[in-house]
Amino acid sequence: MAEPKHPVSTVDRTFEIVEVIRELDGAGVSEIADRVDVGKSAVHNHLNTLASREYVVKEGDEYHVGLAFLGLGAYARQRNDIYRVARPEVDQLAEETGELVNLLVEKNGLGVYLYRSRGDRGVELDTYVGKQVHLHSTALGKAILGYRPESEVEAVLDEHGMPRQTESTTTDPGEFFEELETVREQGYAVDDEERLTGLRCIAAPVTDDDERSIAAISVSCPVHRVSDDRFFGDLRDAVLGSANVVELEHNYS
Amino acid sequence: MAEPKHPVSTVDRTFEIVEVIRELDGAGVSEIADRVDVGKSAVHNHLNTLASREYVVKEGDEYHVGLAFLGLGAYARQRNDIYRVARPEVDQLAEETGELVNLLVEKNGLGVYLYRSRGDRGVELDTYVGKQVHLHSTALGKAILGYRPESEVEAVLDEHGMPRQTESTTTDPGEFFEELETVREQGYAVDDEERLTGLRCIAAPVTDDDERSIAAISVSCPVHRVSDDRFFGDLRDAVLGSANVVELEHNYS
DNA sequence: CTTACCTGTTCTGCTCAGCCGAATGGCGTT
DNA sequence: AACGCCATTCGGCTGAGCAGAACAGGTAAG
Repeated sequence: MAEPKHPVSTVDRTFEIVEVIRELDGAGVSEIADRVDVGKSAVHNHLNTLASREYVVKEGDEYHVGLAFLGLGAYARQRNDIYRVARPEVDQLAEETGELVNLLVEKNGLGVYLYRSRGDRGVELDTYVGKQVHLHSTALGKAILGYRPESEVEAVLDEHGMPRQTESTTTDPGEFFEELETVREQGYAVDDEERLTGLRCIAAPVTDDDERSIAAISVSCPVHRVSDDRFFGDLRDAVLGSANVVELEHNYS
Repeated sequence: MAEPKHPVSTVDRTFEIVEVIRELDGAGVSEIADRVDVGKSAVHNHLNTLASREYVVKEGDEYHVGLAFLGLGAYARQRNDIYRVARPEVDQLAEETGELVNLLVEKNGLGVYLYRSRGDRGVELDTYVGKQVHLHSTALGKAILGYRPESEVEAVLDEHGMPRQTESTTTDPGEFFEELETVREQGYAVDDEERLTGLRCIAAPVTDDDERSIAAISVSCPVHRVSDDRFFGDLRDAVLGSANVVELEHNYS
């Protein structure tokens, strides 16, 4: 659903306001009014309406995103089958490897992080649960697209493009399709500093009965700390194992 | 913020729609229109506007709460200091005790669950992260109110009342203040089937430098499975210990 | 202390956004 | 084939939400 036939502009404005607050990490009425390009009074009315339901909270004279969204967000995630079965597995994988483990699903051609679990040495990243990312520049995304029909991959690339993130990002569709071929052959996907310099990830898809991907699980670690031996050895096996467990539990229960 | 001076009714309607979808666990246009008391076309316009931003998703001909809320919700929680320091401690407590462990904060006179962790024997409950509850009928709420000035407790009771939840719920303010006195003496609060029949909880407050509560941690378990010995022994000590750790980490780091 | 300049908030009147109701179209069921 | 039950579209009317200006409170500078 890209463009509704009869959009309710007030709804758009409301969420623009909330999203601006998040981007600015808290903001006042005037600041928001500038960004959203509506008058202060309108912004004020919106904020107070939102505040009455705790969707935003006023702290001093800054407005912040409220915890009411937490209820809806947690509910939306909980409804997700994959999340329910994958979560314990992701936790265990993080504990075993000590690294950062991620669970990603695809929504409208973009990846959405559903869950993350950090082992005791796991890196801190710019990603967070709920964040949307392009699929072409992460191991997770490649694992997902590798197990989708070619036509669908093309549609995704058409819609969202292949923006360059680092020097190593693949930005050529032809090359990308070759990579996906490799992913299918190997059963896993790798991202070597393609989204973030200094970070490499290895990801495995979770597929349904028809070999269509429904999610992906990855381990992320700093390049300087992990040898190829461990990366393509223990880590690879662990990720593949976990994805397989999730797959089985999801499809046969 | 109870009643804004100039409410934006479209905003209210939008969130009413989303909340109805959650209550019904997915719903169609007509179904929602009945509940919210607006025409089908209006509901339709709202839904499609929301869907264009992934705040709702259309599955077949049912609309569901979308994962876009997850980003905002997770962000709102992450901003919360208490959450950041308490989370690992809550996880550990759940693992040690095997029971359900909860983290609650107060927002506008109501309790909001910030986090929950279920041990291997932990009960399933009607609570979920983000849910709001009255403070007078839970161990968590009593732990929080016990470490707030009397005037504030009165304000909370005035605003939200003391609705009865079970036979054991305290509904008399005088009696309630005596209970809070006991909480302060003991340093922990107990809920013996006051919110839910068959469930008992024990909670400890997390306070700031001025002995003012900022959150509470509890362990919940079925009455039939836990002896008084364990409840007022190991469980009590574990909860108090965890709350204390969180308190120290929060105040001195 | 005064002045100036930020904020957030209130108020009023105008305009167009959003609503209702009716019509349309798509599916399944009888 | 004809009905019933949906979601969706459309047009025309009405009041909701907007801009802009005025007000209030707080802070910094003169």
